[in-house]
Order: sequence, then structure tokens, then C-alpha cells
Amino acid sequence: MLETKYNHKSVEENKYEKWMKRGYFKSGDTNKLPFCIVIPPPNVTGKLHLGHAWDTSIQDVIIRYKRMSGYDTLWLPGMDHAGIATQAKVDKKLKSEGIDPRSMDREEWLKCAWSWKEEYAKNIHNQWAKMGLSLDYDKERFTLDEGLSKAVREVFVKLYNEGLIYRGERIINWDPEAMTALSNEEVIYKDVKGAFYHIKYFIEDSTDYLEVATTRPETLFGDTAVAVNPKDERYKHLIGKNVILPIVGKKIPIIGDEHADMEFGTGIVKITPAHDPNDFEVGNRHDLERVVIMHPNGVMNELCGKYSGMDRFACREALIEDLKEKDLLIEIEEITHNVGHSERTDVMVEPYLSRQWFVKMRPLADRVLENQKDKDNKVNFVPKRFEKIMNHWMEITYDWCISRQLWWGHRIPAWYKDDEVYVGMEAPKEEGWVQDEDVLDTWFSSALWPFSTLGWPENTGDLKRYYPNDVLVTGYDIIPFWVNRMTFQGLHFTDKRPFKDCLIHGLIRDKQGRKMSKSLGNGVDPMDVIENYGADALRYYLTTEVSAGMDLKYDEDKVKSTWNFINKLWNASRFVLINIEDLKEDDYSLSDLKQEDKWILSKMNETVKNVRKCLDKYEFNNAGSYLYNFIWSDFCDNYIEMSKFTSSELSTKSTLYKVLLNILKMISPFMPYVSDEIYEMLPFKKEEALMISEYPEYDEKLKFDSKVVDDMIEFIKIFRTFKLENGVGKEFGVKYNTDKDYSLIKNMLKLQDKIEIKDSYNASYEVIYKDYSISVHYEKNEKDESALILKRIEELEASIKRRKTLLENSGYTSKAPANIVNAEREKLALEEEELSKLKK
RNA sequence: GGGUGCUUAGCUCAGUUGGUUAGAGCAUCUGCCUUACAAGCAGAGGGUCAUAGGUUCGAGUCCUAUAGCGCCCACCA
Repeated sequence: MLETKYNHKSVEENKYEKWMKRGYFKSGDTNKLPFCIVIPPPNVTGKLHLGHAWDTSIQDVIIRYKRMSGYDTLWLPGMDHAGIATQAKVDKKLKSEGIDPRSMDREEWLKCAWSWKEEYAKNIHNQWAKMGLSLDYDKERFTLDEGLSKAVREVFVKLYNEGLIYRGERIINWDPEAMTALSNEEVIYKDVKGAFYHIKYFIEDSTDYLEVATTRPETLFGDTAVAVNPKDERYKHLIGKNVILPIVGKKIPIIGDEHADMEFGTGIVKITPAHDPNDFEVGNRHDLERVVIMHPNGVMNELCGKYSGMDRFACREALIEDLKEKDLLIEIEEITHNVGHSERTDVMVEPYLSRQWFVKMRPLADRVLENQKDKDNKVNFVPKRFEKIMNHWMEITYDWCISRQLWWGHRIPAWYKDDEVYVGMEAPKEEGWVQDEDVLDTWFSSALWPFSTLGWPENTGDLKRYYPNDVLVTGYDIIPFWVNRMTFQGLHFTDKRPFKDCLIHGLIRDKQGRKMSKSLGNGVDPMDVIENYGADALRYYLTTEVSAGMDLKYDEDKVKSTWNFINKLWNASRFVLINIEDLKEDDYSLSDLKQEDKWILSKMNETVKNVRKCLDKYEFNNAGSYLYNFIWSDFCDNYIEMSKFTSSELSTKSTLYKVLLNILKMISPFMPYVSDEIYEMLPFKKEEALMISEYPEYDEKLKFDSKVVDDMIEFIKIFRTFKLENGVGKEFGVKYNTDKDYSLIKNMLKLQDKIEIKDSYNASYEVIYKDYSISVHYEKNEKDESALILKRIEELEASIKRRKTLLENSGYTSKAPANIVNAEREKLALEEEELSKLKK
């Protein structure tokens, strides 16, 4: 028999291994319709956090629900090599061991990275197991495995041949710490304190100067012009003349270009084509030289005179001092401005001229925009509003810088020999070709995840069967990095959307609403939560706490109350199991039912319908409240209490069995462990295991008219309130005022059949609800009972007046739906009846 | 600057296509150890649904504007 308290540890122990061994997570039953989700592959950089726990819990609920609804479900696991993030971690580890990672041989370093990957993959597997995720490990993939690498090369080569991948010199976002290029998405803009340095640029052969304001004075070594707006009356006569570059002493031209905003600052801009994207464009228009003045690590190069060898920020300070000394500095205007930082290393990104590989985005993005107009083939975002985020990105997107100066990743399949470039699946046969040293952006391979994991470019059985995926579940913060890119790559390479639905959830925050982060130290380890409350509690809490797309403020008290809910279910199950211990399968029958049996079965049937409806719409929070209310209020508070009086009857036992069974099934996707544990203790079962049993369906045969029981429950509630509020003690007398069947009410209220009315009872009150009425006679010392009746009469009169006014409104009666008007009339009639009884 | 979300009970959140007396959990108060559960049971109190207009017989829900908080994107010499 079950323990009196739910013990999550003993319940969850060993179950996962059992399920795995029995192969319940495996896909491939071709007699069923396929349903597929690919997991957003976690980075092999560390432990899974609460956000992962949330994301995967949602997916597991969906997968388990679909599995129980008769689908051949494939939930494909996998992990991401996470290029820059992992490389940074591996480097850090090597440095802590006193090894300089850059002094290592590439192959040697990669060995370390792979052993790192193995270690962290193992951690992640353990965490997935603790969470109870029903992943099909036979299909597990890794972004750097052989098949996926082949898919990556295939995509690169095809896009190259189609002219959609090119190599070129552009200003890119450079991370001087990781010493690699970044895409725009990997740059986080943050407000930082900085300054506008107003510097004198003397006009050639003149004592006049132009006041140039810049936030990055150290880039002046790369200045090749100064621009003014050609319409600017203040300066347009100077166009064509030269200025003397301060410190350097070099002559550079004054040019006219629209880029100079007359309204902004002094209206004069220094032009540094190799270190600013806008200046690069200006440089192109005016055929200016591009002067790179920094090494890849952010140190000034040999073109910077005495400043060469200084870090970019040290150079800034030294330069400002020198400018001051030479009276070339007009002022330092302190400002707060938005500066790009590397997502991974958090250092200030340097706009930097460099030769990189790019994906030409316009045609690919246009295809997505076109496809989203096609109702039957678009990616359906849930909630809908997130589609706008993708569409907007597609509208404004620019070319994607995909090469990274890293070792950990897919090596770019391009080879060079003198000025020739070869792009192909394999290295050219002849001698002398050297492969590109760089690797691809980690998102380049993740973009292919929905189909590369299923065997693409081969037209495999899995690809035919499980693609497009049915739903993708991820946070809104990942839309630009991943969802968008999967969508254009999917359309381009498979002519299909990668997934039909895209379910978006929010971010996990702490109780105060702050993002969880390492620096704040407010992170919560899901494994600790599981230790304290169990995976079922964590899963149910995470999936039912908020509606789709909303952020979630993690609150341990709520996990605790979820634990209480499970404990409630546990004890209700104990009660049922004790009572149906001797129920034989042959005696089980729902044919000879009492009114309360019919009532709970109807409630259950409605709950099945509502829960299914919610799950089909991904409204897990609503599904959760239907389940919670049904289990706690209808089943525990009412039906179980009622069943205590008829516990020996077969109809009661059968109903208890049926309801518990369906509760277990309905809650199983949310709480796979505890539901399985209880299911295994049923005296008989028709199915091998709960998690592969059939999810309940709405059953016409279980639809009964059970309003009578609803009325009785309402009456019981009113009666209890009356007693408590009016100090009716244990001693009181009652009279039943109609010939209705009061047995259930009497049982629930613990009333005797006949209760003597003693002379000492100086007060009486008639408790009325619909057809039920009982007059209570009791002893009361202080207050006069008439006050109570008067209060109720007042309430009724007010309500009746309101209803009458409403029903007299012809606009209402003619335009409101008939059922609503009728309900109003019925309520009015009831209240009038009660009022007349009370007035007697 | 463009977009978007939120504002509902002390706290955290629900609230389907508008339906008239707005729900839940936690917290609070009252009474109970009633043999499934005191991590429980039976009750109660608590909301002018951010503000101002509008549409409608009827608005938490739809429209317009405003405010506060947040996020995304763009710009930022």
C-alpha cells in the first residue's frame, strides 16, 4: 500500500531506466500517424538551467500527449557544438591548467574540445533523464557529427554555386578577445558612459579649423577624409580643400556627403572607412583608401606611430593627453551611448574591415515573406504576434557573416591556390590547395537542424516521414538566431517550412522579475528543485504557470504548492486503492449508477473534453487549471466524501476506479512519474503501461444530467456557511420541508434522520436553495435571528430589482441570445421564490 | 524613432468568439486532528480590472488617446 505521504524521491527512482529499457520512447510504428519534434539542441558548454527545463517540459507534455493520442511520436534529442561559447570555455580551462591554447596545434586542441564535449554531453543526458523526458535516443544527433557536417557542406556548396554565398571585404563586428568575426545578432548593445571628444582638424594653409566630434578618437589614424553635408551653408565652400590630420600631420580631403547630418553635433564627420560601417560606405562613394590601424586583438598597429603596440583603450587615453597638450582638443563632452558588446565575451565589439564569407540574405528572406502569406504552408506562431518579429527581421535583414576565426566548428569547404578559390564537398585532388582556416557560425548548422537530423541531404525514410516537424518549441529570444534561419534554410533546401507550428515561450526570471544570470547569482539549478520537490512538481509548475509567450517569475513557494497538489492526488489515490482493493475486473461496471456517480463521471467527461481542447491549442496553463479543479474540488472534496457512505457498492468502486484511471491518464504527460507509480497499483489494468495507454476521449455515454447533485452541493455549502456564520453549535434541530431525497445532503452535513427540536431553541432559520430547504432550530443568545433574515431579504430584493430592470430593457431581450435571457429569467424566478418563502 | 507586451485581490497569475454578481494559488481571518491527506478539511474577508473617452442593450474583453513598467529592432560621427 502507498505511504501516507507522497515521497517524490522513491517514486521517481529507477522509473526512467525502466521506461527506456522497455523502449517506450522509441519512434517508428508506421501503423500510426507520425508526430515529430526536434529538441532545440542545448550547448555543450555547461549544465542545463531552468530555461531548458521549461522548454523541454513543454515539449515532453506535447510528445506524451500525442503518444497517448495514438501518434507515432519522434522526439529527437541532440546537442549543439556552440562554436564560440565552447571554444571560450575550453580555452579558459586550458589556461587554468597553465596551457596557452593558441600555442597548441589545431588537432591537439580539438582533442581537448572533444573530450570536453563528451563530459558535458554526459551531464546533459543525466539531466534529461532526471527530468523524465521521453526522447528517442536512437535518433540522437550532434551538430558536428558526420551526417550533419555533410549537410553543412552540401548547403555551403549549393549556396555558393547559386551565388548566395560570397567572400568579400566588409566591415564586420569583430570580437578582439575571441579574435573572430561576429554576426549582427551576436552583438548586444548596451548603454555605457563615454564621451564625445571634440578635436581640431586644421584646414590646410589656414589658421581655421573644423571641429570634429568623435567617440573613438583612436581611430583617427585611419581617417582618410572629413565629410560635411553638401547642402550645409556653413561648410560647403570648403569641399575639395584639405584638412591636416591631428598628430599624424597627413593631409586628408574635405568631402561632401549626405551621411553628414547637419543637425547632429558640429555637422562634421571624420571618415574612417576601415573602422566604421557607415564610413566604409562613404569611402566607397568617394573612392577613399581603407586604412586598418588595429591588430585583431585590439592593439594599435605599426601605422599608429608611437601608439603602436598600445591597446585601443590605452591609446585613446594617451592620445587625448597629447591632443590636450598640443591644444587640439576643444572639449570632452560626457555622454551615455549605446555600444555593441560581444554576446559571449562581453568585450566592446570593434567594427573592423576584414575578408569574410557572407550569405546573401535578400532572396532567402523574400521567400520566407512570400511563404508566410500562404495560409496552408506558413509557420504558425503561437502566440501569433511573434510572426511579426520574424517578418520584420526578414524585411530589414542584411547579409549574414558566417565565417568565424575559430577552431571549434565546421571547417569552411573552400580551398585556395594562388588567386584561385575552390568550393566543394571534398578537397581538390591536385597538389597545392590550402583549405580555409576558418569555421562556420554555429547557427549555420543549427539552421539545418529540423531536416539535417533526419538524414538530409539523403531522402531518407525519416525525412519523408517526420519532415516538416510538427512543432518547434523555443523562447522568443532565440527567434532571430535560430527560428528565422531554420525557416529560410528549410524553404530554400526542402521547399517546405521546417515546422508547422512554432510555440514560443518567454524567459525565466527571478521572483523580482530580473533575468537569471551568473553575475547576479540568482540562477536556480533545476536539479536542486527536483531534489527538493521532484521532477513532476517542477514540470507541472513550469508548464502550467503562465500562458504562452509570457515570462515566468520563478517562485519556489509555487513549486511547493504543486508538491501539495501531487500529495493530494497521492492521498486521493490511496483512498481509492484502499476501497477498490477487492474490485474484480469482472465486477467492474458503470451500468447501475447512483446520482453522484453520474455526476462525477459527467464532470470527468467534461474535464476530458476541456483538457484535450486546451492541449490541442498548447494552452497548458488552462489545461492545468481544469485538471486541478476537477481533481481537488470535484473529485476529492465532493465525490470522495460522498463515496464514503456507499463504499461497499460496486457502482461506487467502479466509479472510483474509472475516475482515478482517467485522472492518471490525463495528468500523465505533466506528471509521468507519480501517475505511473499509482497506475501500477491498480487492482487490474487493460494496458501495459500508463505512458503508452490511450489518452481519455470525450464519451457520449458518460454524459448525464446531474444538475441535481450540483444543486445539492450548492445547498450543502450554503448550509455550512449559515451554521458557521451564526454560531450554530453542535446541538440543533432540523425539519425537512419537502419530500425530496435528502440522504446525500444529510450524509454530507452529518445530520441525523430526525433531529428533535428542543424548547430551548429560541432561533430558527430556513436554509433554501432551489428545491431544497431545511429549517434549522437552534439556541442563540445574543443576536436576533431576524437580522439575518432581513439581510438576506435585502440582498434578494436588490438582486431581483437589478434583474427586473435588465429584463425590462427591450434592447437586451431582443438582442441578447435567448439562452442568456432565459437563464436570467430562471434566476429571477428562483430568487423571487426564496424571497416569498422567507417573508412568510 | 519603429514595433511589441504588460498594468485585474496584499503577492504571483488566469480570464476562450463581448453576456451582466471577474476566478485560482499563496498570504490573511474564523472554526475543525471528521480513520485518503493538518503539507489537510469547512467557511469568510479582500478587486471602481492603470487613466480618459468611444462603440454596444451589455466592455476586464473591441476601438482611440494618455501614463507607468518591460522587451525587440533601428540610429547613435
